[in-house]
Amino acid sequence: METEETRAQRVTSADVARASGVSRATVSYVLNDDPHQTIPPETRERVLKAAQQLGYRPNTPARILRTGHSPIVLAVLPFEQIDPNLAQALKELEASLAMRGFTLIWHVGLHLRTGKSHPSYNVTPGVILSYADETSPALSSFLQQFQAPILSMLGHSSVQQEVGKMQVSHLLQRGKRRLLFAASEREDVRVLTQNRLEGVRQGCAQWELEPPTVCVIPASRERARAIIHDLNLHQALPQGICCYNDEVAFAVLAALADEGIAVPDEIAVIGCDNIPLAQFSIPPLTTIQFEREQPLDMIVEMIVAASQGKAVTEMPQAIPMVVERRSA
Amino acid sequence: METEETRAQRVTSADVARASGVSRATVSYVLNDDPHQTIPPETRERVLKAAQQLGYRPNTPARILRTGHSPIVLAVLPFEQIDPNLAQALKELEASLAMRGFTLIWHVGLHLRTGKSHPSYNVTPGVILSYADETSPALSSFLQQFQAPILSMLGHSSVQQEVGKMQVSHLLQRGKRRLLFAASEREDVRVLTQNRLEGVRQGCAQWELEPPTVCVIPASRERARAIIHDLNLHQALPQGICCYNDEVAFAVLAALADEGIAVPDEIAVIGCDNIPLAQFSIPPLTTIQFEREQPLDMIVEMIVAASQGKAVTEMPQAIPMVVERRSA
DNA sequence: CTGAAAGCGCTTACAG
DNA sequence: CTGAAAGCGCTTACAG
Repeated sequence: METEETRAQRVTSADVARASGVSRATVSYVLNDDPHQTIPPETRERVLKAAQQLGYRPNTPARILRTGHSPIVLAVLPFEQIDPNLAQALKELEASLAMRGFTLIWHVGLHLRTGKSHPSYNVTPGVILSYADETSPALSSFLQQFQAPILSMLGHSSVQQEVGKMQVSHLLQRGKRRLLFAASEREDVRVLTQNRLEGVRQGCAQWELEPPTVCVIPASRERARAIIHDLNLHQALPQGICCYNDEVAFAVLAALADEGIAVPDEIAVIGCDNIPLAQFSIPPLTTIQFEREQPLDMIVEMIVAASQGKAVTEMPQAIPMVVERRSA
Repeated sequence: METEETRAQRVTSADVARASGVSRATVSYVLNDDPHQTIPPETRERVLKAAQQLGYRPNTPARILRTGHSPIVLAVLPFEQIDPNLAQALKELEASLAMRGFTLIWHVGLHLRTGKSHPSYNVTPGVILSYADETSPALSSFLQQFQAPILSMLGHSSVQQEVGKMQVSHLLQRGKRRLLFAASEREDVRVLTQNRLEGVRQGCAQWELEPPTVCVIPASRERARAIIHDLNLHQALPQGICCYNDEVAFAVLAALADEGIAVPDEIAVIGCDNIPLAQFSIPPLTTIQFEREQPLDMIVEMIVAASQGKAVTEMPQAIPMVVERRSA
């Protein structure tokens, strides 16, 4: 006994061909604007109208199977949390890619971090956008299974180091010379964290400050406070804290408030990412924001090129800029 | 002149068949554990090993084309921002679905809200998970094109109304009897906002409080403060503010701080969603959290059932619970 | 300029 | 128990 097949029968290119009195080949030529063919406007019109009326949508799996390449772009985001600004950028990228006939989809799988072998992934991307900050074996094997070009979107470590340097030099401009680096507990941003910390170290060296103290801020208010407390701040008060990102900065701000330490007078705090909530911290958070250096179109062109098998040299970099508010 | 085809040739089921000395049919039977066939263990073993050695992965488009159904589950999230807890829930769902052979992908397209006609979407889902809180024509036509079952994941409006009621009754327990509802500027959560507000109204009626004042909190610190200021709070101070969600609550907390109003003594504030940052507001945010009523497996079962064409009655509801911190 | 035909890689009745 | 064959819906040389 079969399940009743109630779903409407899909309309195929054969239906369109029949309705417009041409062959399936011609339908395909018209709908794909094949440059090798010269279709009389009258025929073209007829096919287009029939397709429209029947609500024809070409079957993607059939198309991918036949052409051997896929218009799907897979963004791989192996993070526990997703920065809202990154999400926004991806939405814009999706819209631009859509105008070129490509479809951007997100992969945010947990298995990328657990290291367990991945189950079969039932999507066939033609290009992969990797936002990973490090290449674990689990991630590599996941990405490689697709046999598609992999574009690394996170940019040079030098950009991340630049963030650290900018934090230091901003703090220094505010007269803060004894610095602390506040890292995140999160495992998924380890390399990013290391790069920003390295930038802070370089900044300190460059301006002849003492190397930064480093501490990890837990994702719990009580424990964050305890860490700040145990630093014995009254003994040798650091004057500025470079936070790995804005989430850590919120935790630091909370811990300092709980300890009764004034921001920015006693300790200045600077974050990174400029999340939408950053303006609502108490005091409002001074942070770093990434600006796109190149227009979105250029990134789209590179993705299209990669999908055509052309070697892509390097993705455009983002430029970090200070957003000054009250915390530093 | 053709682009050089450097990419390695894909290994197909024919390769596996050749390597293990059986037909493609047998390969398929073994790999799919076809219950209608009885394959001798020895043959089975041989096929499995060959597939393994060759690194064979069945071509998904071919499979979808042939079987006529797709193992892809499409989560449609027409929001400007994505609640981190929802993102987390989706990741868990993805992992569970993967164990059943389904692949969850996200669609977060901007076009869903602009109302512009959507470009062709090159993915063929077998089931759609809609997280939309209202059905615009743009969204409906986007969802309908797939001719796949659509599961509405946001639950009854009654659950959202329950949120509002819980906010009121928590505030009342704290002795706050004059209430304000703080809405978001965001267009994408209109219906959700209306439902939570309706709950607040019902709560006020039920406990014989005056109906809540309603105001919209802008996504800018200065303008948020101006709104709060213009309410002339010193004249008829509301005693509690029910916020649409935690983001709004952060803005409200900032505005109150800027106006020098003490939380929770003068005004208590309660949010909704319990985002990860909620514990780090000043003071820590009392809010509402959604707990899953049913185990994840049940949701997975319903999705699997829907993909097989079975009518799905209703998705399990989430249960709202108060998370008490210091702001109320 | 148009159509008949092959074939992408798979699954699945069907025959042996 | 196994294999030859058909066919999902499309695109694209190729012949006319």
